Amino acid sequence: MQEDGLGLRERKKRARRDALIDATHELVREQGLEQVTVEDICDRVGVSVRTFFNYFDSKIDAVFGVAPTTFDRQVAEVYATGGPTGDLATDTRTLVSALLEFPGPSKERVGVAIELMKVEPTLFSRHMELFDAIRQEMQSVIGRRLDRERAEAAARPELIAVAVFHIARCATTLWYEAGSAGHPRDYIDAAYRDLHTVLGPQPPPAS
Amino acid sequence: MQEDGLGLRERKKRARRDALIDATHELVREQGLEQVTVEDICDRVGVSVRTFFNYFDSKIDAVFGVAPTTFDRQVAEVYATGGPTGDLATDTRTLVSALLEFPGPSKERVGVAIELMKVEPTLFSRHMELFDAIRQEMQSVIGRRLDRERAEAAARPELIAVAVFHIARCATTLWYEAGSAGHPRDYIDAAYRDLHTVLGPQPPPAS
DNA sequence: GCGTAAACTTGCACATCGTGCAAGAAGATG
DNA sequence: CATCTTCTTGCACGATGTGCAAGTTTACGC
Repeated sequence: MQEDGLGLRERKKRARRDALIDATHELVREQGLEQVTVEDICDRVGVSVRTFFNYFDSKIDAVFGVAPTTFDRQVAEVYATGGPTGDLATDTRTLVSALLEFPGPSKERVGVAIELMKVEPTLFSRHMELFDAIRQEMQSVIGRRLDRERAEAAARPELIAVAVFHIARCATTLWYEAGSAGHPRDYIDAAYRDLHTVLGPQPPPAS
Repeated sequence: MQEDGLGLRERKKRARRDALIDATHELVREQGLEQVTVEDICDRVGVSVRTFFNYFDSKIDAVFGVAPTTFDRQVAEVYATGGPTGDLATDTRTLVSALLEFPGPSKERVGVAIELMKVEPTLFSRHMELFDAIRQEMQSVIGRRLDRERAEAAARPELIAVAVFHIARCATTLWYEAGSAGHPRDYIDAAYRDLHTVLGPQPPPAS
């Protein structure tokens, strides 16, 4: 056993995983996303393609450097039961924070992903794909709260979950563009303001 | 030459394309999206897999019944040059309308897609994928307008384009859930209201 | 109606991504 | 050190998607 109680195995796994992500980033930068094959990536790191898929579910997972992720169960449970404040918008904002607080890729890795997304537009929807599992969980949580509150609109859970994702994403981008100081959650207000600017005033109630 | 000036060729192409879409829908309903192969679809219609890909870029395109699409060039140009009203939020709303006005799948096909998305959650991000091309065009248009107005936020074009997409999507869902009478654009206000409910009041200006 | 050209289908080969399986190799443990 | 556990790897294969060219089906002009 060594530093942090990690055995040689675990240390090697982490290093290999990092190497695969780094190689993916280099190659995508050099050649473009569609031109880079999984085999290319593995050649550069010196592992087999079969091993690559032991680490990542897909090639795109390596681009984003994803680790299994979800969001805070406790936050979710509080939200589903009408908390923490009882105000939907305010409480939804805690979902945004929760998403941003959850351990994810490092600062550097986030920066790389953001830069790659600028030159590889298709990565945008791929990012949404990564969000699919969390979105479904989140929609379930949101649905429970809305059922409890007997809200009527069926589209709502999806819209809320999507808004959470995009606000979180926007906040992260703003944070990165501002130099990566502090934390993405510091930019949630700015993301909300951006969205309000786009939306304008609320339409009058339905007749 | 026959009805509508369409030759036998064109009529057969349309029928074949419709048949492929219908077969895709049936099979996905019966077996689930991931279980249905392109070969299954082609077997049901009686064409080769190679032909399938003459009609659709991907299997998912057949699920959504997509046709090449974009949005109104004239609307885009007006928006990019600061119009039609000069107010960003109001003008962005014309983008939503433009997206909903553009010829797309039939009413029935939209309904099928919405229903399939309920049982196949992964279709959500696939829908985003289909939006990728339009989104890039739209972001370009939005970027031109913002440059013209010297707006600072770099994330804005993407956020606006995404908001347009989701508002349009929400309006369509609300329209469908309300029985498909009228037109999805009749539900834009409702979609905006939903989003406002989620967002709550605008945060104070940055200090 | 016929000959020719254009458009389309299809078979084939192949690339790439992703998955299951099992043998062999590398750590961990007592 | 022996044994067990974990992981890598090679292999085979399925599914999606792409290029190419032969064969078939329409369209067109005479």
